[in-house]
Amino acid sequence: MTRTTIADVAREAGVTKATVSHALSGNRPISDETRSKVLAAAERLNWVPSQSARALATSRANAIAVVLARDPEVIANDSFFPAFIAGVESVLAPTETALILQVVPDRAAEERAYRALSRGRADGALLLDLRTDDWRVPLLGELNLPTVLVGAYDQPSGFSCVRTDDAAPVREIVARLRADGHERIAHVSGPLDYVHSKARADAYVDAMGGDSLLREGDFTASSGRALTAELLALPDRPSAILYSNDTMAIAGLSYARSQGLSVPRDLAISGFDDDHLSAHLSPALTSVSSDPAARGRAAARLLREGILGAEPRTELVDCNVVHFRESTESAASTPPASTPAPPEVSRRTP
Amino acid sequence: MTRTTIADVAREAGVTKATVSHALSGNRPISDETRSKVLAAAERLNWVPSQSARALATSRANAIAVVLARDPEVIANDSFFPAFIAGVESVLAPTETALILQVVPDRAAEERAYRALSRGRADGALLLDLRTDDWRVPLLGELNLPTVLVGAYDQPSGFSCVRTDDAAPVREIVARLRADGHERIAHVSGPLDYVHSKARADAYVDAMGGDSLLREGDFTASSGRALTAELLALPDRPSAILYSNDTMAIAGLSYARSQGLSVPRDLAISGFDDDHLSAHLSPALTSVSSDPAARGRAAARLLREGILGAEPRTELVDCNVVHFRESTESAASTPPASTPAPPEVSRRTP
DNA sequence: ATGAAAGCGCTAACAC
DNA sequence: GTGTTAGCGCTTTCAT
Repeated sequence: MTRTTIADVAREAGVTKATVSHALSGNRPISDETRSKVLAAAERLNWVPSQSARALATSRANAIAVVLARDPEVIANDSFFPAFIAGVESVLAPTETALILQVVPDRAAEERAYRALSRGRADGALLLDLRTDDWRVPLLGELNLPTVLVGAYDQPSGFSCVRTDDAAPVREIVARLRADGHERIAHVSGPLDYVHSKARADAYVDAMGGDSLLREGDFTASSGRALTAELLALPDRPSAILYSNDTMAIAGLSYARSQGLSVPRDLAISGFDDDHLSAHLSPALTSVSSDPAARGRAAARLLREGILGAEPRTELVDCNVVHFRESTESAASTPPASTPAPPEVSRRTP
Repeated sequence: MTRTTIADVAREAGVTKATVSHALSGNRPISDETRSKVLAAAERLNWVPSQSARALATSRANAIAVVLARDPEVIANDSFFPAFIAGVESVLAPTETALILQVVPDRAAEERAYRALSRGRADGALLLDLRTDDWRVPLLGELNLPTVLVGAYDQPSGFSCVRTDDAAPVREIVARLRADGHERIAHVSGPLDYVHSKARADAYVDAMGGDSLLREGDFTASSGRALTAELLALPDRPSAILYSNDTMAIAGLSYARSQGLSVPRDLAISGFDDDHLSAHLSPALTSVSSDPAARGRAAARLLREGILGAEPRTELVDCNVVHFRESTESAASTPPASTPAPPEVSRRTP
């Protein structure tokens, strides 16, 4: 059984291949009668055009790519990514465009991946986890692959960009903590070469005006724990810590409790990303939600435009919302009776 | 600037296209000298073979596909999926195989997607979220697309299958609750046409021996909440509820608390999937971890085999581990002093 | 061990 | 409005 091709459909419909092709693409006027004959024949033979043949003929892959150079552990625990992908898909789906996902172990593999993608596998790429002076930006420029940068990339790039304002929520949290009487406020950031980590850290330093206490983490639970330990061991230890994601915040929370500290009474804690479970922790975690799906939709739209030849443009998706919850509640801000400090299940060795 | 092709490389190396092709694929003996000349030329011109041309010539896409017919909300809150994908990628990456991800809104779109995939876009597919008598199984058979079923599919399929034993952890949890004195134990399942939901529900009913109290949810927080409300309103309400995922369990937990119940004192709760934050909730949630990455790796391996023409086979990945945590602790099993019931932030209207 | 040439299944000029 | 034909960039017989 040899698979059915456009030639079979043409024969079945009594027309030529060109007519079949145009009947489907609408790329040239076709009489209604011919079109329906063709459609009927295609239906009868259960024919679907071959993507690879079409891709070769048009140099269009009808696919876009996301290459991830992350550690599997980080991917598994990340609440941003799945929602972002869902957003991307929601605009891709109606256009029959596929999403190619590639996870690579190192930079050499990542570069190979982009080169291969640009040679017939994908029509464009979405760049996540941007770093300052990201080497991928010039590479993709050279490869001439339409690209959308997801994140606040500030160097010139010639690409479209989906940004969010990460500074505002940081300022808002710091201001609230200050108002609640916190003076010593620390920040556990993500890797500072990531533009979003950097933006948050800069906003924090700025808001603290010289009196900042910054530690650079890597978004993993273990770094959250280690850096919290470091901060709490300080002679003049902070009474509040802002973490750059929820995973680190929760690790920090666990550590603080293991030391017999009560959150938020002895230590106020806030996260970032608002994992769907964070509101259910106890104490519920103050965090910043940022609608990753909306960013995915914007990125996919911009990429489609770019592939179609539109000028690059930057879109600001403003979706950051701070959710103040129990983990930053102060005695001052709430009547103590209504929110008693959670009992400490002390894990200190007796 | 027209992109460089195999012909350019051949010219540069002073050989023919065929030689270039074979120098890279190793499909026929080549003198070491010629090969290195070719490789050098390719390197010099920064040439990477076109995937679409290669796909057309070999009818090999070098890609596999996962089609998801889920609601975006469910995708975003699912802890299984990202880890599973990371596992898949870890075996795909070294083979330069791409993963195509497609999210579709309805059955018609899903069927079209599979037809299109089988026509040159992908060499195989991974089937998730299996249902009993899943219509996709015969479709993929007819399309002749190598496929791996991820889940305990029991009908004949002719495909490879990655299974896990979901009954065992359910039995283990029920037994433990029984031993702790619970008599009225309910189960909030996922949709019962999913094979994994069904397997868990069957195991539950079986373990309860006639005295079961089953409600069918849909894995969303809202269904978890609604069904918990229903169960707690029963005259003879359960003292323990097993949920088929963590999201529903946590929604149930919140609801119970909102009603002034204490978990686990008044109601024991267990989840499934062991979200990475579940251990950090308060009370920490009893749940079942199942190493989705291991299943992803197994599925990808099996699919590669199948594409290469191997006979279908079933692999049992046994990775389910029950983590008993505070949410199912009974007074009997722990001295009350060491794990005081969490204080109720009562949300009842006064 | 290498070269020449015929496709893979489509699309897009170019005719008419 | 429809047919003819020449590619798209590879791989793979078939020769040599």
